[in-house]
Amino acid sequence: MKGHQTTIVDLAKQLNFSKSTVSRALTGHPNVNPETRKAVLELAEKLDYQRNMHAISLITSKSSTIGIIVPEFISSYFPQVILGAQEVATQAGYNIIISQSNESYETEVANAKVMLANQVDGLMVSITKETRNFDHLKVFVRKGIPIVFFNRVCDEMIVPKVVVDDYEGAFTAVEHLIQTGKKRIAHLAGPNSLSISVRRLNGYLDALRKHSLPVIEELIIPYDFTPEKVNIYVNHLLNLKKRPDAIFAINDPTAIEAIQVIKKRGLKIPEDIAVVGFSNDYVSSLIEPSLTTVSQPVQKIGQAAIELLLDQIKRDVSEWKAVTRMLNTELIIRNSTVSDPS
Amino acid sequence: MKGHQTTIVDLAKQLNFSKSTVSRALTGHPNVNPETRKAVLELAEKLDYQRNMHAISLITSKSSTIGIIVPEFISSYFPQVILGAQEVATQAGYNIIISQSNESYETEVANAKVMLANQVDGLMVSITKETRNFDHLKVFVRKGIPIVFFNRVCDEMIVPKVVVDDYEGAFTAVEHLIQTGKKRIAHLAGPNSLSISVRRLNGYLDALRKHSLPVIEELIIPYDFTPEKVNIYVNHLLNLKKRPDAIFAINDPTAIEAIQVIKKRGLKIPEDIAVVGFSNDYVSSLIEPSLTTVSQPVQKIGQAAIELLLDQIKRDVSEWKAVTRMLNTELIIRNSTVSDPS
DNA sequence: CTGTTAGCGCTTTCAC
DNA sequence: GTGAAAGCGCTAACAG
Repeated sequence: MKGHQTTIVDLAKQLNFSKSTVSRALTGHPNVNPETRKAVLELAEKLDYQRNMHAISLITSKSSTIGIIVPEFISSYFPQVILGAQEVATQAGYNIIISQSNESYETEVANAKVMLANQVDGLMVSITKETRNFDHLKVFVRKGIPIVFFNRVCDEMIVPKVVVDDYEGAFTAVEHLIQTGKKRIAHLAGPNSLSISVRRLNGYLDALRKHSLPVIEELIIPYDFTPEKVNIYVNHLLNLKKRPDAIFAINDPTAIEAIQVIKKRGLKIPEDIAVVGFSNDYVSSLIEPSLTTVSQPVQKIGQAAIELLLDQIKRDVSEWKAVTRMLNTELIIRNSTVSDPS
Repeated sequence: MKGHQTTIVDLAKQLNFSKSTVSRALTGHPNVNPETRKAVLELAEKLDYQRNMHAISLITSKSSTIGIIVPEFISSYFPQVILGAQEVATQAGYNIIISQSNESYETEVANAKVMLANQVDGLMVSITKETRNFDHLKVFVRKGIPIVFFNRVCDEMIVPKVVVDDYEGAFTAVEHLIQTGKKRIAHLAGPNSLSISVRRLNGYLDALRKHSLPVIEELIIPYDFTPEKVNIYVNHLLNLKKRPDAIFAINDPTAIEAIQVIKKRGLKIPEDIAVVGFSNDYVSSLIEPSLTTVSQPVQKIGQAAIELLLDQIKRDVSEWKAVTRMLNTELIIRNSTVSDPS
C-alpha cells in the first residue's frame, strides 16, 4: 500500500472526537480539555501525524514560506547570505525555498512563477546579469506579495533593498592602491546593466579624480562575469604599451582569476601589479598572494533582507515601506597590495 | 486591498464558463473547444493567473517538490551537488526545497518535519555528523515517500544511495604518498559515526598494509569537522617526537587548514611534510601550494541522486529498489605532494 | 469544552 | 464540449 497519510479525521475517529476538537488540540487552541489534548497529541505522535501544509495554506492563503532567488551558488557569497537569511526566517517560523537562476533571465522568470504558484509569503531576490525586464517580479507587488532585493537590485522597483555601500567600498579600495603608489589603475568592471557595477565604477572614478589621476578609458574593461574571459582581458591589459600597475576587480572570483594570469606571466604581485577584489570570499585569505579585498557583512545582509521582508509581510499593502538598508564594507589589506601588511 | 489572487472562478465568471471548463482548458485536457481554450489562456495571462499549487497538492497528494537536506553550505561540495540535482529535477518538472541542518541533529529533525508537512514527493539527504538516530527519516519510508542518501549515508536504512568510492580514493591517495617516499603518514580522520569516515580510514589502512608500512595509532586522529580544532591536531602531530612526513586529511577544508598551520610552523610542503585532501574543492587549485586531492564528480552525484529518487517516485512502494550508485574518484596531483607535478 | 457547518482553489467523475 | 457536484485536509465561525 502506498502509505496513507494520517489526517485529523483518522485521529478524530480513533478518539471519538470531532475533527474540530482534534484540530484545536493540535494547534494549541486554549479551549481544549487538557486530557483531550494529551490524548490527541499522543496518538498523533504514535501515528506519525503531520499537518498538511497545503490544506492550511489553502485556507489561510499563507504558506509560511519565503522564496529566495539567487543568480548562482558557486562563490561563497550567496550561500553565506542564505545562511543568515535562513537563521532569521526559521526563528520566525518561516521555511525557505531556494532557487538559483544560473545567471539566466529565462530561468529567473520560471523560478519566479514557481514561487508564485507555491504562494510564498515573500520573495528575496538578487537578479541575474541578464535581467532588464522586471515584469515577472512586479507581479508579486501587484498581488500583494512583498519583495526585497539584495546585492543586485532593481532600481525601477520601489521596494525594500539591502545593499552594501559599493561606492564607498570601491572608493576606499582604489584610494588604498593610490596610497601604495599606484598610478595606472585598471578596473575590471561588471556588466553595466547592474547598478552594483555602476556604483563600484563610480567609486573607482571618484577616487582617481580626488587624487588627480587621469581616467584612462582603455584601463576600464566591462565584462559579464564569465570567468574564462578574465584570462583574455587581463592578458590584454598586460600587453598594453603602458600596462597598468594595479587592477581593481569587480569581485573576488575575478580578482583571483586575474592573479592566476598575472602569476603565469611571471609578474610580481604587488610590486609589478597590485590586485584588489570585492567581497572577501572564503578563498581570498588562502590564495598566494592573499587578496586585498572589500569585505561585505554577508550573513548580516541575509538577516537584514529577511527582517525587511517579515516587516512588509506584517503590514497591509497600503503601508509598505521601501526602505533601503545600506550596510558598511571594510577594506581588508593583504599581500596582493602590500608585501608585508602589518 | 491585499491583492486578491486570481482563481479559476474569476476566469470562469468573466468568460461565462464553468470552472470545470476553465480548469480543463488550463491543464490541457483534450476535450476543450480550441477557441475556449484560447480565450481562457489569454485572460489567464492578462490577469496574472497562477495555479495554486496548494490546492492541487491537496487533491493529488503530490507536490512536485523534492526536498534536499544537507549538513552545510560553506564548502563548495554541497552547493555543487545541489546544482546537479536541480538541473535534473527541473527538467523533470520538480521543484526543490533546500534546507541545511548546520551539522545539528536537532535542526535536521526539524527540517525533516517541514519536508513532511510540505508533502515533498521525495527526499535527498546527507546527514549531519551528529545523526545516530534515524527515526525522523524512517517516517518517510513508512509513509511511502522515497528517500535517497548521498555522501553521508545511513547504513541501517535500505534505500538508494549515491556515494563515491571512498575506500579506493583514500587508498590511491595514500599509495601516492607512499610512492613519493613518505613513510610516516598521518590521517586526520572524520567522525566515525559517518561511514564515509570509516571507508576512507580503511583505504588509508590498507594502503599502508599493502606496502608493509606500520600502522601507527598516534598518527590517526579522528576529529569532528570543527575547523578550529585542526590547528590543535596538526600542531600536536608536528610536536610528536617522530613527526609524520605526510598528512592525509578527510576532506579539503581540513587539508587546507592543515597547510596553513604547517606553513606557519615554517615547514616545507611537500619536502618536510606532504598533504592530501579529499573532494577537490574549488579552492584547492588556488592555494599555495596547490592541494593534491581526490576529486569527486560533484554534479554527477546530484544528478544521480535525483535520478534514483525520480525512479522510486514512479514505482509503487512494493517495487522500490535500494540500489547504491558508486561513482569513481580521481586523484589530482598538485604541489602539496610533488614539487613539480608534470 | 465540543460538535456542526461551510469553504479555501482546484480536479475529477458523472451527467447532458 | 461543457456543467454540476463532490471532495482533498484543514480551519474558523457559530452553536450548544
